[in-house]
Amino acid sequence: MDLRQLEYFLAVVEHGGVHRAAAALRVAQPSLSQSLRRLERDLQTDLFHRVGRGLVLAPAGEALVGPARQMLRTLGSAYDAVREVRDLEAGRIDVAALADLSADPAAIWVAQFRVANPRVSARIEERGAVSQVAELVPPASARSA
Amino acid sequence: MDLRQLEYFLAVVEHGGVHRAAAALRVAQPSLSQSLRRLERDLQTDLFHRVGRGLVLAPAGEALVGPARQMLRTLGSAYDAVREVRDLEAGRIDVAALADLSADPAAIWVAQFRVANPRVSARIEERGAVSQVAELVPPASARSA
DNA sequence: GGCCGTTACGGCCTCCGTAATCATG
DNA sequence: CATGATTACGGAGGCCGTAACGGCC
Repeated sequence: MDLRQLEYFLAVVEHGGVHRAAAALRVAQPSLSQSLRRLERDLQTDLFHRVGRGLVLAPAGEALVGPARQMLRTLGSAYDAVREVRDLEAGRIDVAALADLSADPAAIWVAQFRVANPRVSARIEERGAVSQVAELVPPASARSA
Repeated sequence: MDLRQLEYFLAVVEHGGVHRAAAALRVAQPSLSQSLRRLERDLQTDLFHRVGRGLVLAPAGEALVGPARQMLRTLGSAYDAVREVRDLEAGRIDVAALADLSADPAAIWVAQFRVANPRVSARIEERGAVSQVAELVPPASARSA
């Protein structure tokens, strides 16, 4: 079973025919017809009764409508959730470095980073020894993500 | 986005690595690796941080776990719902026929049907004229499915 | 060197479109 | 005939496996 097949299946159900559904989806009719066939083959049952030159939902098709709608809704929310964290990606980043590093390379890197990620605030901590730098990062148990 | 990609993604998350997930899914490691890459390309963001020789969830990956689980759950329920109506397919069927038809062919057809579909009860109504047969089928507004 | 993840490549299947066929009103 | 659904067929892309490569312990 494939999400695209479910999308096409629902389009056929809602538009009441392959022809209208294909026009709404901007695809060719044979593509929809083949997709339905594959879906029916996968489910080992007919989803529509072929009556005359039209289609009417078979019992198995009715059983599929609900789950199919829910899956496509969840699909949309999945894209939304990912897009949100991808686009916003806001937060704060702390850069700890030894003093001599912070002078030349680190400051430039941070500057470039801030230009590239304007929604993230950056801060530099200077320390003289490696052990002091290490103390600045909290233990794993206290980190969130 | 593809349901198979989501299944693989969740397997990697839950088993904590491509190697273990591939073993659990009985597929080759490169297939999983490619699947993850394609999913990340589709979503235009990294789902994991590649740290050392392991993978840890990136923010976008965390956002995807919930919807992915829900979609796979719904996928299972969709298969179940379809299988139920396909296998059981219980109900009642009424056969209306003219008297001379009910004698020879119809009775044999019904008998064969009952052998093939033991969960469906069948009944034969005999009538003398076509108009009387037609009266037995309720109007479309009264039919359920 | 061993382990784990990632390309590289070849085969198979799915998906789509165009063209042709069939059935129905 | 006109409409709508279904095959026939060729090309593009996805998925999987085997083989080869790269990077940490």
